[in-house]
Amino acid sequence: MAELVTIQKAAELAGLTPKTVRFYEEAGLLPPAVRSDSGYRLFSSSDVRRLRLVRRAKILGLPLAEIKELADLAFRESCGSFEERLQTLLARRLADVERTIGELVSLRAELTALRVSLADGERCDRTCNVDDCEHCRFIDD
Amino acid sequence: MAELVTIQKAAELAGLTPKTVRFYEEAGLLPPAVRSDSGYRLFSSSDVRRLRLVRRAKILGLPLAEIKELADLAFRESCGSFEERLQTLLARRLADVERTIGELVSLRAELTALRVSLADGERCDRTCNVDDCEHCRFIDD
DNA sequence: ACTTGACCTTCCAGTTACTGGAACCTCTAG
DNA sequence: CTAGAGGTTCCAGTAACTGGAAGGTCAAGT
Repeated sequence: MAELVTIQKAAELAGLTPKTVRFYEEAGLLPPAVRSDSGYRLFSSSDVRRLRLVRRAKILGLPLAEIKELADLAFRESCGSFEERLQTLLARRLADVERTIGELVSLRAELTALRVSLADGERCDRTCNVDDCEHCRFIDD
Repeated sequence: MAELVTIQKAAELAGLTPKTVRFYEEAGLLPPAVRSDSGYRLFSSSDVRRLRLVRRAKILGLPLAEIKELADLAFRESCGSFEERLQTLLARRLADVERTIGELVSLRAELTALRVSLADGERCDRTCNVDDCEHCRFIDD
């Protein structure tokens, strides 16, 4: 437990940047770090472990508020309650990802169709400012 | 051209909220609206047309900076230059959407796998605070 | 001892695209 | 004349950082 590292090393070990680690501390995702005499933050292996958990959850796309909750469960309660809550949050996240994929697939189709119709269409040289420009179908639903 | 409407009506016609319309004016997406004697904004059919263009581009996921550029092309330059630029921006957007879909599909697989492995795993009642908790594989890459 | 350069610190501003709210003015109908 | 619906401005907050300024600290080299 004696190994303490400064912020850059801790950030590296967790796959984050020092800036982000400070931000996470400020946001309450980890408890305020121990300080050296000169005011440098010092991180234990447990701190790094917690940072890694945060990063892992972030990659999965969980919002920081939920990550904070999970980290508190993992480091203050039991693994069991942590994993239970994680299941719930991952289920929600999964549903969210599914929905977003669906939306993006629709959008992709729309973008593709629009590109084709633009490529096929004739061009005019007027401004769309006039109300009778037939070519600017883009504006209409 | 005589028909002028106040902000709520204009917003409705364009499928936006008054708040958003004010924000768009402030952001330069449309020129400052004409004002009534009492200071109310008044929108012409051309203004509404421009708002609709903005909304349409927003639905396609273009950033406001690009929408502004497009609106200026459409309402100050020719339809031709507008459509040319639109093609370019839509191509970029499409590539972006493709990439995001790919990322989300990977993420979906990861989330699904993790949920399964969590459901299968044993539970412990210790905190992950201790460095030797074998069950918290979640933290490790 | 001194300097250089790589760290560290705090604080403030900016990002994107709005949204909510406060405080206040105006218009229309009853 | 008053209520309510709509208009105005301005300020703050959102999510999750990132960039930059101004300044303190530390280890190595000269």
